[in-house]
This record gives sequence, C-alpha cells and structure tokens, in this order.
Amino acid sequence: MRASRLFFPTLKEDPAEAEAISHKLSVRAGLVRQLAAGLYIYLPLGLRVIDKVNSIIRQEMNAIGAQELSMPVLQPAEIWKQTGRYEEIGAEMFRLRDRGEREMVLGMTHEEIITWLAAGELRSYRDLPQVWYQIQTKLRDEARPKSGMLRTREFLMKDSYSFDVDEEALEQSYQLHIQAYDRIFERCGIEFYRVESDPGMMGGAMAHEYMAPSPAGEDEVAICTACGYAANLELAHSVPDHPEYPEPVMNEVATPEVRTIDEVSSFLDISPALLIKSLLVMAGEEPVLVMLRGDQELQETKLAHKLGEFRQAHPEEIQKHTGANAGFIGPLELDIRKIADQSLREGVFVVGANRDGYHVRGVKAGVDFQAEYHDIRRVKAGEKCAHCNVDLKVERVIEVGNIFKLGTKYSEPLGATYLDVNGKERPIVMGSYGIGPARIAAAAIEQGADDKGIVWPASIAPFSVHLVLVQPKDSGQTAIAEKLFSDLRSAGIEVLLDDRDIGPGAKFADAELLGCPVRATVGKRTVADGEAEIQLRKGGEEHKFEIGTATAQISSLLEQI
RNA sequence: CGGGGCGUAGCGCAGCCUGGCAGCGCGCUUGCUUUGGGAGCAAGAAGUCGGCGGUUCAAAUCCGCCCGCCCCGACCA
Repeated sequence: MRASRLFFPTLKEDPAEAEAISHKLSVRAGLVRQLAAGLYIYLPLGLRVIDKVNSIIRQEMNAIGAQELSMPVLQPAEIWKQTGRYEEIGAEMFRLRDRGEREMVLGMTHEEIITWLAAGELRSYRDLPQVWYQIQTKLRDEARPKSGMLRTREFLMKDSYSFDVDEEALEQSYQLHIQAYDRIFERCGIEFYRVESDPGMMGGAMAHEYMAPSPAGEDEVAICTACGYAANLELAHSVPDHPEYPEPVMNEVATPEVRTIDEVSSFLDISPALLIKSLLVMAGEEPVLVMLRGDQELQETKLAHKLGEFRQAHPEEIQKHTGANAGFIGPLELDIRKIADQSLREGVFVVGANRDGYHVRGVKAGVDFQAEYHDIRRVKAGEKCAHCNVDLKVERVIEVGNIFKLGTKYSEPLGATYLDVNGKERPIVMGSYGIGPARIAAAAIEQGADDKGIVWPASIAPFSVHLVLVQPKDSGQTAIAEKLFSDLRSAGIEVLLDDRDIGPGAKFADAELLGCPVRATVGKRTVADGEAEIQLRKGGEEHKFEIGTATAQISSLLEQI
C-alpha cells in the first residue's frame, strides 16, 4: 500500500474526549473515528488490525475443530422470551418492532439463536460433539459506553458454542477452548491471565476470563505469583492478616459525632482492623446486617450470591431496624439476619452500640452476637494466597475473552435434546465462549505504547514494514524504494510505502505513531552508500543492510520478532 | 439513573465572569522557496458560537428548557 493513496488521517494532538491511551492513539493514528457514544467507524488501518486478530482467531478455532457460521443480528423476541432473558435483561437490550408489529430484538449475544438451531438439527448422540462459532456484531445499549473501543454499544465478538452429550464431554470442549484461547492471545502478542470468574447470570458451574493487564481496564484480578492462583476480584479468596486483639472486656464508650471507620479509629486510637464495619442492606423486604472488619471492603458480588439482589438501606430504614443512625449501628441485641465476613470469626472488636453517639468495646463474635460467616470481603493486595500463603497482587485488567460452562440452561427451555445410546431423550450440555477482537487491539495498544505512539505486536500490526521514502522527488531514492517495496511484497511481506510529498520529520513521526514493527528508510544516504536503514519500533534497535540483501534481512528480522 | 465537566472553523483551544467587529495554533487551498525528525514566506477559503425560547437598542456572553459528548458512581449475557 502507498501512503499517498491510503486513507489514514493522523492527528498531532490528542482528541479532547479521549482518556485511555488506546483511545487517544487509535484516534490519532487514524484507526477509528467516533460516530456517537459507543459507536465507532473502523478506518482502513483499524480494520486491518481487526482482520489480523480475526484471522488468528479463525485459525485457532478451526484447529480445535470449531466450524464457522453466521447468525442474524436481528432476532425475534419470542426466542428470548422462551429462555426468560427477554424480561431478565432489561434496558441493555435493544428492542424494536418490525412492520408487522412483531417484537424483535438486536442480538447482544447468540445463545438463544444457536440453541434454536441446535434444537432443530442435532438429534442423536452421533451428531455430538459440535463446536460452532461466528465473528459477529453484537449490540448492547450500554448504560455507559466508555474508554474508546473498550466498552461500545456495537462491537464485534467471536462467540463459539459447544454441544456435548454430558458434563464430562463438556469438560473436553472447555479444555479445547482453553488451548485455543491460550494460543490466540499468545499469538496476538498481548500479556494476559486466565482467571477464575463468576459464572453469574450465565448459569453453570465454571467460568474463566482472559484478562489483559492495563490501567485502562474495568476489572481487577488477584494474582498469586507463586502458585498461579488467579481470580477475578468478584470471587477471589485470600487469607487476611491477623491484628493483635485487646482483652475481651466489654464496655460502652461515648463517641459523640464519631461515625466513620476513620473517625472511630482515630478517636479511640486503635487500628481500623479492630473495628467492625456494619452495613444495613435490604434483600427485598428483609433487612440484613452485613459485617466486615474496619479495614476491609465489601465485595458485592460475593454477598449477592448469598442474598440474591440487595441494596443499601435508606437512612429511615436504618433508623427503623436498628434504632440508631448510620455510623452507630452494630450486631448487639439486634434481632435481624446477620452476615459477617469470615475474618470476624475470631477476635475482639469495637462495634456500633445501636445508640447514636456510642460504640461498644471488647465484643467477641460467637459470644456476644451470632452471625452467618461467609467470605464477602474484597481481596486486597498483600493478603496471603489461600493456596500457598504467598502475597497476592491485585491488578487492573481488560477482559478480552471469557469461557463458560452453560450446562443445560438454554438447551432445556429451547428443547435442544438428543437421543442417547439407549434411545433416551436428554438435553444437550452446552458451553459458551467469547472473545472481543477490538479489546485485543486496545489491550495491545495499552500494553505496548510509548510516548511516540503505538507499538504493535508484529502479528496484528496493520503492516509489517513501514518503508519511508525520504524524498519522493529524487529519482534515485524513488527507484531504490520502489524496488525494495516490490521485493518485500514479493516475499509476502505487508509493507506501507510512505511516498507522500511531505517533510521527512512528519513521515518519521507518523511511522512512530502507526507503530508498525519495522521501519525501513530510503534517503539520500541510501543513494550514497547503498544501504537501507532499518529500525525496530520496539526498542529502537537500528540496522544497516546492503540494499540487495535488505529484503532477506528484513524477512529474517520479522521472523525473530 | 445519580454526581461533575464540556459544547465556538476539520482538530486542539481562547473569548463568556464584566453583553457592543468571532479570534489563536494546527490542518486545508494557491504560489515561490525548502527537503534525513512534525519546514519558511506570501496570499486565501472555511463559523446557523450544540438547538429552541426569553431578557435587551444589542446575546457566543445573561436566564430557562432541550440535545450531544466525556469523566466518577450505579449497571455490565
């Protein structure tokens, strides 16, 4: 491709609306343009990157025997009603009516449709297993699109679905996807973790997420560098440290206008870890007192697993159920359901007295109050791994892929069954597996970029070689550059020839902004000494190759990257 | 949905408080020069100041309503 003909509007300045590095750079490098909130146009360079990612995905999916197909984005609402998700999902799903007033939806995922297909076509255990996938547009009316390509309302997803006879066979399909996914993310050149994740509303027992570390991410994971334990913070476990507890002598202490953990701990001059943080939540109509150590935070997803849907109690509700205001509530003499974090099982704490202006010291769990104990706290960096007792680290990550064991959550309501060897009808056991190609690209930018621009992993760069022709008006330089351009392409290397009639500084700056792995420069020095200058975008390493051998040399450089 | 910020030329922004000619930088067009790190000089084109309504002799500027975009939170198969 010639830069003089390529549509890649680069910008010197960061776009005003961008915050994330990947967002700024993908706009500046002319990869994308924003149409509206959460809606992006992929320009030629951006599309090339996505195509490269998709091509890697296809190769690895095909390698595990998955078969590509393509399903409609526009779908009848009826199928979603059958699985109950039409009501469950709410405002995030785009809904519309066709001219015949039939209710339709725009697909935010395709479990329903693929299961409908399977229900009609898969009949016998002989037909199984199957793995079907597509790379298809999804639409979600996101509450808050953000961070450029990281959370959009319309986006491409590779989604695959496995169909098996039983749980054991599903485990094999699941493992095959782990293999494929590991290879996909490795080949795309991004750093990633495979972490345990919350199966959530997808149902099913097991789920993992593929997470690319980046400060632009929306999730956090706990990682043990020693034993490899890795889990989304929504469900990560840890062993908390043990503070030194005082003598269990119970007495009430006046704490006027001292409400927050910080205020109470400094007023009493004790560590926050010696306080119990009491929160009143409403699970439907039922008030529940939730207790954590003062230095810990509630992990709401964990609590939701125990309580179902819940919300924070309003001030009037707190007053009504405890007799005190927020800041002074606690478990003593309180006849409502109580859930405490496991770290409160032992120890002696200060709690709110359920009387404004007072706290109680020397309170022992199990002695002075009873509660259900569950792990409901958020893991903090520095807490110990539950498996090997080494310090955990907590990192912010971008979710680039996920894999779920669905079981029969969709096959049962949609009647996707098969006849087993004994002629007995059984539901197909399913798995669901997603990858966001644009998030891979964004993660690659986030992880690789430097102050000059993007640094692409070679496998997904829009071009392998950015060939800078310094002076296109010089026939000597042009002849050499054209020859190299043509030789490189003959060698199967994708090359962008910058033949634009602009200053050399602008060309170099654009080359750095675009971030192709190899830059080759042909200028007056090349005419003089017959050597092409090669610079690697990553690390900036420079080489000079005699022009006759340049193609072979660049080829071997690219293989090493 | 709650909180905050922003909306002025293609892009980045000033002007608004204190009403009175719509500006700056980059980009764009033309010409000449220049050509290994975002070139110089000269001449130009380009704006319903987000929209609607109000106040006023006069509104980018003050007031009201609406729309859009970004950030924090809630939410996130």
